[in-house]
Amino acid sequence: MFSKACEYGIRAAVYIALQSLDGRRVSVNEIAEEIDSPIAFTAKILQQLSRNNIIHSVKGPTGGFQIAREDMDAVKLNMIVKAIDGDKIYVGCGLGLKECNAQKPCPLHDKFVDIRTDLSKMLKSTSLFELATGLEVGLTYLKR
Amino acid sequence: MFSKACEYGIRAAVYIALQSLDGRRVSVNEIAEEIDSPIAFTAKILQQLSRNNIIHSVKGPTGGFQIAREDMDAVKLNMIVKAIDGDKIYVGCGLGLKECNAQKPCPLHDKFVDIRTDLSKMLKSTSLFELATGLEVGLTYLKR
DNA sequence: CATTAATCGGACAAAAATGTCCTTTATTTG
DNA sequence: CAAATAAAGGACATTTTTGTCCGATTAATG
Repeated sequence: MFSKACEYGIRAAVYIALQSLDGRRVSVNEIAEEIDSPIAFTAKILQQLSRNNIIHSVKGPTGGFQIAREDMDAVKLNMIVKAIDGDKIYVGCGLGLKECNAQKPCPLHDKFVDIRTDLSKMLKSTSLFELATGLEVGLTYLKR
Repeated sequence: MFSKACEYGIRAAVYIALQSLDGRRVSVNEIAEEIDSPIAFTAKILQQLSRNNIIHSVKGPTGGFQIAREDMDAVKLNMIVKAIDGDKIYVGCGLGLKECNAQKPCPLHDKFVDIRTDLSKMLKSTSLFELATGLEVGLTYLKR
């Protein structure tokens, strides 16, 4: 469904949000440790998220990554997915046809559109804050 | 969503079914031409489908691939997906966690399960025959 | 102002997915 | 039985994704 990069990206963003709720800024090393991901690869992904203004980065000692409380509400999952995987999840034919649309649909078109609409709605309506608070109260987990 | 191999596999299977409805047995070359896919790669995928008894192959002159009318009803999309991509679409965490389940869910678990259940239902309930007949009456397309 | 701690960014490496080529095997047909 | 045809299968090539390494840049702190 999502690429590895995107999986790490979402997990990292949720972890950063969780720590930001406590006013903590976190380093790549800590993030990779806590979400169980490869450090250098995670760093690349965080750069992407930072360039897309999804998370905020600070260089130098005491630096790291953080997310402002308001941004946790504004940032929805679809923004993270788009920043990392592009829009291939939302666009394009389920069977790989170049020109597949309502006028000239592939055999799976309608059924596929239904599924993808649901997925799209879910990603557009799920905020980082929502995911971070689930973690905070111990309902969900990020590791293993 | 699906791998390229799986996309080609589904398209090929639907095309074989369509031709089998007319009693025609088709070669890899014709299939690849008609579904616009790389020939040799398509041949590999057809081998997989054949080994999994999803399509029937016949060697030698006048040989090729075909699907019996009864099998078009019996073969559902999920069988093709499973034969080619395995069960990674059905199993495993949306965020890539190794142990993610109702007891120890990732932050996206519930929402992800919903989407995947829908996808799974769709694949399990869609037969090759259904897709082939849509093609036959000119409602859908397999190329471009 | 030197040291240190952190991200940034580019080059490289490894693994997986996609795709090609060529030989072997089975089968039909003249 | 020989020739031709088509799938089967193995080895190899290319591309994409995943992952690593290291020097450059930025900023805090003694």
